Amino acid sequence: MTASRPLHQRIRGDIETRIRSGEWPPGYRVPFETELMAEYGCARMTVSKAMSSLADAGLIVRRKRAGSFVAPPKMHAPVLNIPDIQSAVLARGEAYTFRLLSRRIRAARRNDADEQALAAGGRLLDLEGVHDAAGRPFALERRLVSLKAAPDMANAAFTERPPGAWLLENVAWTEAESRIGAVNADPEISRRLALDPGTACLVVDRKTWRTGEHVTRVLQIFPGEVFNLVARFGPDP
Amino acid sequence: MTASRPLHQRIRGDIETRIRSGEWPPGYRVPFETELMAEYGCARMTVSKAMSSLADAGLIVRRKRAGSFVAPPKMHAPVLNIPDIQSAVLARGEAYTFRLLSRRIRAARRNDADEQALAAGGRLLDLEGVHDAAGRPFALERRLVSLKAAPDMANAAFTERPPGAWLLENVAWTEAESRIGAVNADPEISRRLALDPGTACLVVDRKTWRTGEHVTRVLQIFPGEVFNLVARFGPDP
DNA sequence: CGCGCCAATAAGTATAGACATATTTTCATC
DNA sequence: GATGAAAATATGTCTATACTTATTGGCGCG
Repeated sequence: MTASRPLHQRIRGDIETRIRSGEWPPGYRVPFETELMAEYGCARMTVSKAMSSLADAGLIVRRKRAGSFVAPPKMHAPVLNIPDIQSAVLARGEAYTFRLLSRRIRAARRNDADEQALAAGGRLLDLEGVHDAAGRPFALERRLVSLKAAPDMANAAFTERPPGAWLLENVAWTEAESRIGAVNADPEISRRLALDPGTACLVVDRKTWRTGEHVTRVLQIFPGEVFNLVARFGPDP
Repeated sequence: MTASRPLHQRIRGDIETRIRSGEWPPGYRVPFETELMAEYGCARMTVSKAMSSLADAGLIVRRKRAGSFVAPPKMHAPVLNIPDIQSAVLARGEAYTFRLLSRRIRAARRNDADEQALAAGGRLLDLEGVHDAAGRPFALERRLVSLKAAPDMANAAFTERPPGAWLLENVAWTEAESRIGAVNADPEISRRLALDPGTACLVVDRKTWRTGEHVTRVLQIFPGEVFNLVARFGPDP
């Protein structure tokens, strides 16, 4: 009735526990593979699998000839899941709609290096819209899309899915950069989100690339006290 | 002169490229291990290593008897690295100091369920301080520590390292939850950070546990337009 | 037709051995 | 003593094989 997990997982877990508990502090040399083989009475490949997994997770550092060592502690590096807004709203059990406010096709501004890089010589699709949750404005979205990277988007209607979901389905990203900050609501933001002017808003500024080609840049603005980004990091069980 | 990477990495890379490019869309059945063995002329273990790695990364889903399938697209799930403030400041090449403003040992407030849970019957260390970068206030920190989980902290001086770094070295965490939002600077925040009242500030609210025991809760408040959290996600090379 | 059992299949775990590669230690030579 | 070549060693990669486990698809039975 042991219902035992695979051995390599058990080895990994045993070591991880000792690291997390502080029993093996950073810099401590964890036992050699040969020692662990003897301790658990198994083959080296099994031990190796456990150790590789720990190394992948950043818990240990492995050095040939020297051994494996508990990695220096890294301050919180939680995985922050920035979900798409539609899913987030639906997950709260609220009705979701996206209202397109404006849609223009234009050239990149000549004095804006970011826009020049995004357009890559082509034109830009300039979108603005509001995500509503339960009939009330929840997020303002300003998006620029490179028509060179996503030509089909010029004709897309965003009635079924918002631009973010459309891109996700049609142009898979390979690289993304998100920047999270806070701003005071300017007149337009406060009007669109029905907030008092000056209210603190959370801003997610995200650029995505596909194999080196810049695809889109989006600014999403949320009422800061109503919406929070949440990241959780811990053992999976 | 091939200087070739390990075969399992090459296999992994080949598959990943086809997934990211959209050639193999979500739901597509990736070739069986036996097929890949034949294609690359290698052993199953080698293919298996590549596939496990892809599964770990969430790019494919593996099902016994059925095969391995490209995972449904996940909206941006960038890894957001929330570094400790000291490192972040030093990385910018600026001088760093931490000024402790107040330090009290007190009981948990009776009407505050969060504080009750944190204290776990013991007492709380209540800290407030400011992180300075280049001699100017950079972040306001309000921290509660469970003295049951970290009794030694009652006597620690935070001249060498700020409380976060102290905890990191002395009480390794196993679980953390971060919540990121925006608030308008109240009078105390604006005074401590030398900002106009009402300025939008980025707030990181983090709780950490150690094997189920709640250790600390910290509120870090940054000038929202000056400091941004940045997350980058893409191929490693 | 539906139900449950069974066989086929693909992934999951593990072994024992071989050779490659990086790094440290040792030691001979200058 | 400094220097660099060689040996020792721990991890890294890979193979060939064997058995286990979960799932699925088919077959026979009521």
